Amino acid sequence: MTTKTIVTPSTDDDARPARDSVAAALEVIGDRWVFLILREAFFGVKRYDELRKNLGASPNILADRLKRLVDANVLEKTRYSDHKNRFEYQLTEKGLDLYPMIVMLLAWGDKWEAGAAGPPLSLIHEPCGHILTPTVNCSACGEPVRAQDVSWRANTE
Amino acid sequence: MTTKTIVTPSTDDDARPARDSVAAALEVIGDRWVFLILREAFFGVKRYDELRKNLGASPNILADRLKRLVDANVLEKTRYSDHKNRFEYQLTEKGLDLYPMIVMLLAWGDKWEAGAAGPPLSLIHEPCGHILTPTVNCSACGEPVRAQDVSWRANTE
DNA sequence: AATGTAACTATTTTTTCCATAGTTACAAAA
DNA sequence: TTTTGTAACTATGGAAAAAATAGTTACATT
Repeated sequence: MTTKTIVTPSTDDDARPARDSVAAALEVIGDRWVFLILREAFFGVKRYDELRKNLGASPNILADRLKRLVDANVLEKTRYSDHKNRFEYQLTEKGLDLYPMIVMLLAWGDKWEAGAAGPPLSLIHEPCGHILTPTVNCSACGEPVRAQDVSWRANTE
Repeated sequence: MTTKTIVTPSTDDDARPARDSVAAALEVIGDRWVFLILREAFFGVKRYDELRKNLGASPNILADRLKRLVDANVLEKTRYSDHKNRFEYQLTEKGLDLYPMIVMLLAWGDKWEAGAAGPPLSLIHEPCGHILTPTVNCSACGEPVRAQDVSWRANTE
């Protein structure tokens, strides 16, 4: 069984699958509006109208993306009043599990795209009270993950 | 100074900036092709032709996205031969720093979108030798980050 | 001289986006 | 009880972007 290190060039096309889990994930959330809807969801924004106000998305686009996310089981549509057409979109377990990804995206933006004024908002990790600087670690050894430390293996059946 | 917990509803519109670092990051990488190009880059694929073959993107689209990424300083375009038109696109430090985000996206796809056959490929963390299961941790206390443990604060000047 | 390769550009067709207007179902105010 | 308001959309037409295809450039190889 061979492995290939990431970031170094692979000279032969060694069985890497054309469609991996990055592609699979992007089929669900690979859209700017979807990312922004998820960001809003993590900030507690759940309703169509509030999303419209905060995102400035066109009503048809927002409706389409919400429907996709509900179909993909990332959001759940529930009624919040006895009113007929009053719905909330809540993160499912699958949706909540996107939080680490969004947090890393935000951290990258803070580091590389914030202007002279610094990041427009800070996250605070309540259990320890510090400003959150998130890192990605290997759950087996606890060490931070760097691209050059990772190799890959195709899972063929 | 007030803080607001994430995921719980925010009843008042308490000064959260409309454009945060998630939006800023998405202005650079908020496109499906860009994500896929970055994935390829992390697997060592650097050349236009190989990207074309692996991604199946139209030539104009691929050229456009590569240009954007070079302009944004995520990729660097360098000549790899004395040939006039032979270029490679290499990840800059800014680009390499996107690896944690991509890894979390892949992990999410593995967990929620892999079929019965399981993930099409596994990543291996070379320093410890285990299959990589990445987690996002607070760098201050080392604990895994969960959405419900994080609050936020707007940075106004 | 002809064919091949890498990295594109140009053009046309198709798709998607987006702004605007309109709809539904109710609630509250005039 | 007509009007105004609110929430959550749907429908429509023009604009922008994407995708497919063909063509270009600069060289190297057969």
